Amino acid sequence: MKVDGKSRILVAARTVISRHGSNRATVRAIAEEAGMSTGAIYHYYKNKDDILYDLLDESLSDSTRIAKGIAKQELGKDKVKKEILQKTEERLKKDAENRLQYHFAHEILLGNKELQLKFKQKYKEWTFRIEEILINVYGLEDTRLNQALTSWLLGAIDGVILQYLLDVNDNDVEDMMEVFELLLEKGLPPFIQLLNDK
Amino acid sequence: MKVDGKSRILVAARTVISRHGSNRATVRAIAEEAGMSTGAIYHYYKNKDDILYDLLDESLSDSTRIAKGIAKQELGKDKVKKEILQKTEERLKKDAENRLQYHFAHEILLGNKELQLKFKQKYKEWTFRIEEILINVYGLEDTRLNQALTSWLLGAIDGVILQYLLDVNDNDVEDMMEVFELLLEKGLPPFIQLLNDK
Amino acid sequence: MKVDGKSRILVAARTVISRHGSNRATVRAIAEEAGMSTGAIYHYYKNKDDILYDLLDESLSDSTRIAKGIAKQELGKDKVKKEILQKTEERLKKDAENRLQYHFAHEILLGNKELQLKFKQKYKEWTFRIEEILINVYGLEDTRLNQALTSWLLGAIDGVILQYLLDVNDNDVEDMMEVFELLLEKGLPPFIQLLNDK
Amino acid sequence: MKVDGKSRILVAARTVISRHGSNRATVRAIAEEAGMSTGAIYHYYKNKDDILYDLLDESLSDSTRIAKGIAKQELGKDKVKKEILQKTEERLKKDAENRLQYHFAHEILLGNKELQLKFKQKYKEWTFRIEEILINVYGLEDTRLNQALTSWLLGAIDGVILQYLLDVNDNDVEDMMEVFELLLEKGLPPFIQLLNDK
DNA sequence: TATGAATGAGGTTTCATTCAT
DNA sequence: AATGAATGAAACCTCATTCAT
Repeated sequence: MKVDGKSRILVAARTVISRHGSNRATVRAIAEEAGMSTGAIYHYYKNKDDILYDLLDESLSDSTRIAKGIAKQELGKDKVKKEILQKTEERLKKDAENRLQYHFAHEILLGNKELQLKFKQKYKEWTFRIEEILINVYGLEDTRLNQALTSWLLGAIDGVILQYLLDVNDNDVEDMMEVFELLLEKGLPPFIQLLNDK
Repeated sequence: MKVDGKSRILVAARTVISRHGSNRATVRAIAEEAGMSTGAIYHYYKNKDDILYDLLDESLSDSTRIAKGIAKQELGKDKVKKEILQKTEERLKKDAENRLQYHFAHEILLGNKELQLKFKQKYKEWTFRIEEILINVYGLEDTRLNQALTSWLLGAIDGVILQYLLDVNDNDVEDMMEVFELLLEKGLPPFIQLLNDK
Repeated sequence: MKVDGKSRILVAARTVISRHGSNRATVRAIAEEAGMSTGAIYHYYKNKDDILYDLLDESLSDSTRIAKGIAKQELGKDKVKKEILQKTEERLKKDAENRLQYHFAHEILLGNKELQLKFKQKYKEWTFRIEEILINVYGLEDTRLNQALTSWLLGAIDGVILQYLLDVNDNDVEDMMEVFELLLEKGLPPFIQLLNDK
Repeated sequence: MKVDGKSRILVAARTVISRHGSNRATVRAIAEEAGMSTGAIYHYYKNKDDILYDLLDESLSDSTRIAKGIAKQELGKDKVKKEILQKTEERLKKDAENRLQYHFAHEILLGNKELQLKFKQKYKEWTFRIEEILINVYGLEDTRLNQALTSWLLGAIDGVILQYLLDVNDNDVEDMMEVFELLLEKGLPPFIQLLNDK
C-alpha cells in the first residue's frame, strides 16, 4: 500500500527532530530522511512551518486523546489511578515524542505565535482534564487554586521529562514512578483535603 | 572603570538571548549589543560556543550560590522555608534568566556534549543541596528514593517555569506560590514521613 | 462544445499574466487557471516559451487586424480619424492586454531572440499601416522622414500606455484623448505639410 | 583611492541589469560582477530590493537634475530648445541607463509598491518641469489640458526609447531627432496656441 | 586590541520540466 | 490524453568565522 506524501514527510520530520544529535531539523534533512528531494517537500507543504504544525497537531492529539480517555472512563477510582500511572510511565520513556515536544517549545520561545496559540489551547484542555480527574477521583472541590494545582502537576511531569531529555536525571524511571505513585495514592488525598478546607 | 571585554560580551549575550522575540542570538547581534565589532568578539572568545559556556557557568553559579546559601545556613527551619519560598517566587518571575536556561537546554538537545556535561554536574549539585535541605529541615532519612523526590521537586519548578515562558500558564504567580507554600508547609512533612516509613 | 487544449491554455495564460498583482506567471498557475494539471500543459506545448509565442501571435494579430482594418477601409477621412480615436481610447483602457504586451517586452529585454524577431516583424507592419493612413488621410508624401514620424506616433501611444500601467499618469483617459484628438485634427495636418515641404 | 562597497555594488548592479542578454539580475550575478561573494553583498545591503532602490534613486536623480537644469536656466528660448534637443538625443542613445529604467518598470508591474511610489513622485516632478518649460518658452497658459499635453510628450520619448531597446525601431536616431526638432520648432507653437484658445 | 569587509557553507523556497502510471 | 509526484537547478538570504589593516 502506497504511503501518501504527507505521511512520509511527517514520519521523516518526526524522525529527524527526534534523532539525538541531529544538528537541526532542516528541510533538506527531512527530505533526505523521507527519500525525496527538497523540492518534493514543497509539493505537499507550503513551507516548513506547515510541516511543524501538522506534526504538532498529531502529537498534541495523541496526548489529548490519552487525557480524554482517562477522564471520560466510568472506571473505578483505583483503575483511573492505575491508568494514570501507566500512561505517565510510558510518557517518561517516549524519548522521541518528548524530544519533539521540546522542539516545539523552542520554536515558541523563538517567537512563533501560531504555534504558541495551538499549544496554549491544548494546554488548557489538558489542565481541564486533569482537574476533572482530581474532582472525580480525589473529591477536589471548586476552590480558587484548582488550576494552580493542576499546573503544578503537569509542570512536574514536563520538568522531569526535560531532565531525562537532557540526561541530567540519573534515577531509574521505576524509582521516579514509585515516588509518583506514592504521591497519587497517599500524598494527594490529604493535600486536596487541605485545599478544600481553605 | 573600564569593564573588561569578556564581561561586556557576556552581558550582551545574556541580553540578546533573553530579549523577547529576538529570533536569533547571532554573533553580530551580540557584538552590536556589546558595542564592539564582530571581529573583537573573537579576540576574547575562540568561538561562539565558548561564550555560551561562560554564560552557562555564570548562570549556573548563580543558582548554585542560592542553593548553597539556603542549605548552609544555620537558620531555624521556618527561616529556611521562607527563604525557599522567596527564592522560588523570584525565579518564577525572572523571565530573562529562565529564557537563557532554556536556550541552553535547547543547545544540549541539539547534541552539544560539553554543555551537557557542565549542566549535568551542576544539576547533581542542586539535587544534593535540595536533599540536604530535606534532611535538615524535614527530617528526611537516607531512603532509596531521596534522589527521586528531589528530582520531582526540581522538575516541578522547571516545568512551571517553562509554562510561563511559553505563556500557557494563566495563573498568577501568587496563586502558584500559594499552592507551593501549602506543599512545603503541610504537604511535604507527612509525605516525607511516608518515605521514611517505607 | 469542447474547447481544444491549446485554446484553454492560451486563455489561462493571458488571464494569469494580466492579473493585477500576479507576481509570476508560472506553469502551475496557468495549469490551475486552465483547470488541468501541469503535465497536461506539456502535452500541448513543448515548453513555456512556446506558450508565450502563441500568445504573442494572437495578441499581435489582434492589433494588426485593427491596424489593417482601419487602413484598408475605403472610408471617408473623417470616418478614419474617428476610427483611430476610438481604437486608441479602447487600447488605453485595455489594462490586461497592455500588461501582456509589456510582459513580452520584458522577455525581449531579457534576451529572447525569437520573441524579438516576431515583435519586430509586427512592428514593421504597424508602422507601415500607420504610414498608409498618413498618406491617404493626411496627404503625406514620400519623404525621408515618414518612418520616423510614424515611430513617434506609435511610441507616444505606447509610452502613455506604460504610464497608465505604472500608475504614474493621473490624467483621465478622456483628457488624454482630447489632446490626442486635437493633434489628429489640427496638429498633424500642418505638421505633415512642413514635412512635405522639406 | 578605495571605492566603497555600496558604490561597487551599485556599479555592478547597473552593469548587470544593463547587459544585453543578461538573463536576470541575480544577486549572484551582481556579486560576481562586483568581484565579491554573495554574502558580501548583504554586508552592505539588507536585501536585493534595497540595491534596486538605491539604483533607482541615483538614476532618477540624474534625470531630475537634467530636467531641473533646463527649466531653471535663465537662458534665451532658443538656448533652451537646443538644450532639450541635445539632452533628448543623449537619452535616446543611453542604452544602459534606459534598460535600467525599464527594469524598474517591470518590477513595478510585478507589484512592487515602494518602487511605484518613488517612480510616481519623480514622474510628477518631471511633468512639472516640462510644463514649466512649455509655459516659459512656448507661452502655454493655464489650460485644463496642460498636464495631458506634458504626459504625451514624456510618453512619446519613453515609447521611442522602448522601441530602441526592443530593437524594433530601425530609424537613425538622427532622423528621429530631426522630426522631434521640427516638432519643437514648428509644430508645438501653433498647437499650444490652439490649446490656449480653447 | 580592534575593525569591519569578506567568505563560504548551508538555510528555505520557487519553478520549469520529466515521467511512471 | 491526462495526472501529479518528483527532480534539480537556482533563487534569495543568514551567519560563524577569518583576515588584512
